[in-house]
Amino acid sequence: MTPSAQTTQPRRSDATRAAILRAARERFAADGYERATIRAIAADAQIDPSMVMRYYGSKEGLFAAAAEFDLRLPDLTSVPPGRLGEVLVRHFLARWEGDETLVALLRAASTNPGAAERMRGIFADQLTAAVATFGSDPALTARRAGLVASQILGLAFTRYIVRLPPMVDTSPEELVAWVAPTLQRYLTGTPPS
Amino acid sequence: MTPSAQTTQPRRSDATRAAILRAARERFAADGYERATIRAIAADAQIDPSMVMRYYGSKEGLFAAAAEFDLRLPDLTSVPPGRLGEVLVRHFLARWEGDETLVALLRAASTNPGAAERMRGIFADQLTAAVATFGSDPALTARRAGLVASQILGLAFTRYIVRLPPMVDTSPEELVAWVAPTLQRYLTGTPPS
DNA sequence: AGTGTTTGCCAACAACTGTTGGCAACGGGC
DNA sequence: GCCCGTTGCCAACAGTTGTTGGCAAACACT
Repeated sequence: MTPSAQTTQPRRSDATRAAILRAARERFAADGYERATIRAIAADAQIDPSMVMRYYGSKEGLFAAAAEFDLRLPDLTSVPPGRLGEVLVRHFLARWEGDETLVALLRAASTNPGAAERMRGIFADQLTAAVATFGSDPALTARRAGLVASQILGLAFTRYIVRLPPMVDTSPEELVAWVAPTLQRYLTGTPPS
Repeated sequence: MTPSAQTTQPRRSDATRAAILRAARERFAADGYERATIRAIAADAQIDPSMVMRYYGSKEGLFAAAAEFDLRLPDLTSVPPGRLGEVLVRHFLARWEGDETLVALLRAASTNPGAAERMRGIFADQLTAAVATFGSDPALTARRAGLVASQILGLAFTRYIVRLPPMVDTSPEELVAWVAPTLQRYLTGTPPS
């Protein structure tokens, strides 16, 4: 949404914009959409609440900007077909241990229709597209992607949102070992009768 | 929480209490904790908002009453060991297609710490207890239960909350067929090295 | 220097939130 | 009949929310 064309020199307010975005992601991730107030976000960013409105228009606009997210899925065609599940779990775990945007999106998606829509878009577009790259029956692609999403999001939900003790205490590598075969079967397994 | 002892005749207000609880579950399930306002719940139940306070003390008290939930897990010792996964998925799907309490709890758990705590309790207590019934290594029981919870809650999250199209469109029976082997492995599979 | 734009803060708004106290109507027990 | 607890509604409170308009300082450019 930055209206910069070509070699527009950076605006002086870009730092403020970035600070707001960073604070917004933190708050949305920690509190969800409705409990994360503009005032609290502005306080974290050490600016006035009205600046948030000027730069992002509304709370929804701020969230839309803060929840911009790319799964950065690797090219699955260059992965040995038998290790697809393993690669995917490992990627997802790494992806959101290091970036709270997806946690923010996950929390907000439970109560905010716009966030749910965004989540649907991310998984329907990016994940389904990645699954589609290694051929197989196109009619099944969406379903396979959906099943993968269910396990991946369930993992995130129990580990980062609800914080179920056994899911929090287990190391990423052990989680990968347990969950990889599941994704592998959802991706390449033969469908039930 | 009903203070009735022995043969206390039913109070005249029991109908109102029940109406409030029913409306509360609906609203919490549809909107989450913070967007479900007491005023809206009272309107649905066709009574005054102040009645909600009188009968349930506070919004938190109302939620605590509305989110009372029993998984009603069947006795797993009488299930053929090879069909544990199948029985579990089928049970869970049936359990919350017919009762919106768990959807309410799921939505609220994303933003409300109390709801998350309640969710942790339900799965840590009821599910772990059920998993523990068929022996095996006690040290692994919690982890197995956690993994099962991750797939079960991921299924519910994608189907009822985010409403991912492929997960909504797939029939319960087909979901059972896909997901049962996953739970089966989490429950009885050999742990990774 | 002088002008116009950008960046920021302050104060306030209207709406909505959970929550409270008082008061009328109704009920059963004596 | 009378009386007391229950059930219900109304009006209002205090606080918080997203959002807005105006005004001062800082800046960029001639």
